[in-house]
Amino acid sequence: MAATRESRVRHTRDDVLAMALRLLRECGLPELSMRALARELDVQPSALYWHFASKQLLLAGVAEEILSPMNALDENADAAAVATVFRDAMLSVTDGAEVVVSTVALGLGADRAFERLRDALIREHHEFDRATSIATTLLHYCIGHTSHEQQRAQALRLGVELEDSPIMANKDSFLDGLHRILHSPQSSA
Amino acid sequence: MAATRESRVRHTRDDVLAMALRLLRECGLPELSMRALARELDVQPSALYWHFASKQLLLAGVAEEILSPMNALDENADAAAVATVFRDAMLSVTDGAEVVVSTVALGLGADRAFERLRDALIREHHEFDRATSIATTLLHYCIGHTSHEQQRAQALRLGVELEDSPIMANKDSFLDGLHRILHSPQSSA
DNA sequence: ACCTGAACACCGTTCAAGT
DNA sequence: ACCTGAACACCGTTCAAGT
Repeated sequence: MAATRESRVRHTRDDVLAMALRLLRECGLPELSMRALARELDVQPSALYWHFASKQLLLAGVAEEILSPMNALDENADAAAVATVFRDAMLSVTDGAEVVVSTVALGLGADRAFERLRDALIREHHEFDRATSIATTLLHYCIGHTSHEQQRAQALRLGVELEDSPIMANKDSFLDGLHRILHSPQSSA
Repeated sequence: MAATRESRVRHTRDDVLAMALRLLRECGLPELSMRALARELDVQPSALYWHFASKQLLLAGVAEEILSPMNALDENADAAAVATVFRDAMLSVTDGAEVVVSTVALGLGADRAFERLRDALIREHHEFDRATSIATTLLHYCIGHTSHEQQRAQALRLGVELEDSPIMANKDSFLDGLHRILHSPQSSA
């Protein structure tokens, strides 16, 4: 009866990544299982392991996709703009911050963001060591703030009843902390 | 043949929490499954649902345990000391930061840390709004930095080969960012 | 008040084998 | 180069029933 429909398509690494990102956007990280991803690609789960050695490495690929706006960044953007693009990129995908967090430690996701941040600071006439220090602080701040903000927003969307907390995490509080760090005085040592 | 060994013990909520913390310390978050926890307590997995409505709420309980040093804090501790205790508490347990991160958004874990931080800042003669703003920034920074640091340390311990990244996360870089935020000038708006 | 036993609907990963 | 099929060793959660 011959291959029905589009059944005999073969996929590239990028196809897999694109579908993973789609699943993430539409359903969130808990639904992004290797098995669900395989189902969506009309393939056996084991097929994914030809493209990625593990789920962790697949997620690292997804994190890079999420942070791809960091590549298309204006050369002259200032540090505040870079940080804002970083935050926006993570917020643009369901559980984006969590995916990025799970890969920073591997040195796979956030390095470009860090470099963009540091370069912007150097352009703003900070010396190298100071730019490095501020960029490091900024990066950790952005990740902490944004993951909090996104988790809270999504818990609300899922109807989880939250204790109301005095800790704010929205655009205003983000900018507030951002400027606080940017306007800190020289070195601390 | 009568109940063998100590088989007929019944557990309290605190017993379960204590064992969860032990499992976390010894094995890490991936090994802390409801089923493994039940096995360790010599109980059916379903028994845990008498004590906690879900794994998420169990982890919230674990997060509170992890952050309990925030309760025993010297009344006169300054903000830098409070932040350091916060970091140390998370670092003292395998995957501690990740557990805390997963519960901040629920308003269940980090609130006390925030209040301690804000109170310390008020004691240091900042007005309320400024203390709130700095404490919020600090909290997100501490969480971002510490989760990065811990993830990296543990990946190394597991022998995962890491790309070497320019982003530092150790005690020195923590203190550096900490002081940067603490010494930031007035409000930014 | 605390737990059992059985079931439901899932996971990530490996590996020989196929085309 | 890309995938199948089957298997292994797991998950969280529910629920009627027991003591």
